[in-house]
Amino acid sequence: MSVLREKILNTASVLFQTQGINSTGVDTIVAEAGTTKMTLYKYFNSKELLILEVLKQGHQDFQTWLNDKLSANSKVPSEKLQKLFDYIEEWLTSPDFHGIGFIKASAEFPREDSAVHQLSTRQSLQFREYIQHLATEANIKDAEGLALQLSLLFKGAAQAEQMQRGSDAIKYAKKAAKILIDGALKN
Amino acid sequence: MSVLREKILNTASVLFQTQGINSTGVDTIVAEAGTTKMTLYKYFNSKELLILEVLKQGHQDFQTWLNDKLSANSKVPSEKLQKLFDYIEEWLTSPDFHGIGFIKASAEFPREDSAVHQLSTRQSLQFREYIQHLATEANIKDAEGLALQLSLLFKGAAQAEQMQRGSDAIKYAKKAAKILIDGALKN
DNA sequence: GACTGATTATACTAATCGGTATACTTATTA
DNA sequence: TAATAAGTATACCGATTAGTATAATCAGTC
Repeated sequence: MSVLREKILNTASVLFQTQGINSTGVDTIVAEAGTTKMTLYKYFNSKELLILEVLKQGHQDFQTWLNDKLSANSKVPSEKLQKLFDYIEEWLTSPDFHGIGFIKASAEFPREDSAVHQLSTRQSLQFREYIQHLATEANIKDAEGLALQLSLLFKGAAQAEQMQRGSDAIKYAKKAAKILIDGALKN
Repeated sequence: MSVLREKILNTASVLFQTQGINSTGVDTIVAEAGTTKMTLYKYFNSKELLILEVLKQGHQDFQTWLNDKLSANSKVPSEKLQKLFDYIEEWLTSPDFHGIGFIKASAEFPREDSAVHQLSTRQSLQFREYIQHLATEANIKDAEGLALQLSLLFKGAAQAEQMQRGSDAIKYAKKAAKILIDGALKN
């Protein structure tokens, strides 16, 4: 893949998160990326397609990073579940964290017929299903329910961190997650 | 207060939630409200001030509604805490619910020096402090921690409902809240 | 009936937006 | 050296944006 395409993608990702998607113009992106609009529109046919690509890459980066971490450092399935929020904390508090894409995108594109909104919803669901998969492997009875609850805590923590960086939200999200997971493992 | 001013305020509130704040132009608001830009700018000196007023009214509406419900239907302090998510569910699932303002506003105005972002953060904090007040009155030891956790669940549920109306998120948020509250009441 | 204040109607500005057209400059390669 | 492809530079388009100026219209009140 072209190095310029990636440069544009990364630049847009940062700008979207720090300034907002709708508030970031195409001219700003190309200026920051050190290229021109002609090149941007060669790789992305429209701003909407660029947004979709940014979302896809961001979500995939997060999912593979998380999955790699969990797979490398856990032996039994239940361990993955218990360490889940440790890595979520690591991700949310990392200095180059700029927010969870699909959370902000769904706020900026509330209309359900919007392609951006639809992709956001799909990614949110996909993340929940990943947690549900972990819960199922850990032999948890109501895996769907626990996954939904952990997903809520994750969204809440990400939202809190997005509002105010360095808040205690993640710490308490971890504690709450531990209570819910331990309770579910006993049944 | 002028009836026209309120009409503009309510119209803007609905449009902001359904179409997004930045995506809603002033012309659209006045057309939908059945008035003109001259009148709008007579009551609100700028679009930013209108946004701030919409946020203020929305937050106050929610806070007073919730507080009234809790005060009217609870006898002992701990009962308020236990019924909290019942009313949150009622609010989130009501047909004229259009999202929690400060959650979406903070996503559309991510810059910390933005007045809208700052107000959103303040309102989020204020809501958390309200829950903390309930927890303190119920003699809960780590009232701050519980309030933060319940606040996370609330944000997560609101965010989920905003992504996809009629999701099961609130049901499971209630269950999670009950577990956390019951656990905190025992200590 | 004349005055007053609130509201409307309409036209306008200056800036910004996403997107395109055209011409020029590189670097690679055959 | 000629040809091809990638990228740059720049100017432009039509639409939309927030906000303003001006004149007309309406209601009620003295």
